[in-house]
Amino acid sequence: MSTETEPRWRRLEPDQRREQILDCAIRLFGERPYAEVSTTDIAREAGVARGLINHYFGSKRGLYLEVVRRMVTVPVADRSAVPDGSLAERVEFSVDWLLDVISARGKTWVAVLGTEGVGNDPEVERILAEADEMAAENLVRTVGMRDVEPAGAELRAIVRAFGGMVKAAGREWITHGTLTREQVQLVLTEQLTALLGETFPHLQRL
Amino acid sequence: MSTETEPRWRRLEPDQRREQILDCAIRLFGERPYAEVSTTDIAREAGVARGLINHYFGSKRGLYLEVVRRMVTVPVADRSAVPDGSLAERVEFSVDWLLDVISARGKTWVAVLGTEGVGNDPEVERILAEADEMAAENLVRTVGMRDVEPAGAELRAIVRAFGGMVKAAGREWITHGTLTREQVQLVLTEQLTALLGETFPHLQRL
DNA sequence: CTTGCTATTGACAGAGTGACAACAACTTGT
DNA sequence: ACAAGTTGTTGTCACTCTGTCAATAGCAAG
Repeated sequence: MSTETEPRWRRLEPDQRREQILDCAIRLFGERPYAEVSTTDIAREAGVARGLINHYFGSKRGLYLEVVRRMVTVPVADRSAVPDGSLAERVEFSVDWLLDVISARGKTWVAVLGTEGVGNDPEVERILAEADEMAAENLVRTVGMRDVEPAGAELRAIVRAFGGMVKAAGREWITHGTLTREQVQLVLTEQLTALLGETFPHLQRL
Repeated sequence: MSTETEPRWRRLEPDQRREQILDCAIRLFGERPYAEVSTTDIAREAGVARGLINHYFGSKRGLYLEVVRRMVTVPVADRSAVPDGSLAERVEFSVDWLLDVISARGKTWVAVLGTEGVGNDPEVERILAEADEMAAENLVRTVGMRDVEPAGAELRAIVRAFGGMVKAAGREWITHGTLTREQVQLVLTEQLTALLGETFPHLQRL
């Protein structure tokens, strides 16, 4: 008789299992709203016992926060290819790179950041705020305006505000198809150029 | 002995009861995220039996959608006071009016629209999209550019994108306090002026 | 006071979540 | 090769929350 000791389940490294569950959670949370996704669904999707989710993430909410954190984290720009030209040129490059990032994440990004729900959630708020801050900081550096130290706070603030338009424009492009990439590129480039080149100096005199 | 026939509960008109429950729901959903608010909480807040919520709104989700719809609906601008001056003047007026609206709703507005959660929710998406569309349409008319019919779709699209910056800037102002109203006013005015006066014509040639 | 309408309640069944002790896959030492 | 230890994983239990529905009670009309 065969001594096939086929194990009923495989024992993975904690990090691997964590990633696997996280992947499934990202997929499901991207498809329907929070309350419509049960931990049972996620567990089934991952081929795992439901309790394991609590073991790794504490609670459903904990898992959700991890998903949010993972999704909103924007990769850091590779500044080695940034041109040394005028402000307009560097802005154009930065915007192009931003659109590449959005394009790469595509539907997932939109599915995730597209919906603004109702409900004050301090923790989610915090994660989002940090991501926006990093993105803004990153953009400012890429454009090469890091030297304007004294008014750095205000600069980053208006860049974060600009980030709101980036998201909205991205949605128009990706989900609604009401604007082409070229159009979004043009709009964001001109707007950011005006913002940094014209409006920002005006702001400092206020 | 007192024949006080003190009624245990009052019988209200359906519309009144609906409003009352909706008010409480708005308050609670504004304080904590969806999953943290139970229908029991809402019922207790309204001094009402839990089942009544289902009677009026069908489900917890139904009530939530009503709350969202109520909160994101922006009042229509009173165009009787719009100046007839240059584009810049009309834009300035419109932005000022927008900031008045934001200021009036203040914390509630921010608490409600501030958090962008994760989770694709078609119904919420639809409500938000409609609200954005109305706001954009309203803004376009107030600024007096309703005559550019042929490219109306693109115009509204970029104005909606601009709406993203309005929200983000409003958050910087109201919640984070990183920008003053005057600064927000300046930024949005210049950006919108450039968007409508410069970028939009460029866009049409694309 | 009685009757009828219906807004409102209270209880019940089903589903989902978190905690925890027992189990089994894998590793290490002999 | 085997035994013992480690710990990733499971399955169950108690609790909370939601939606349904028949029964109740406030209120107006006759």
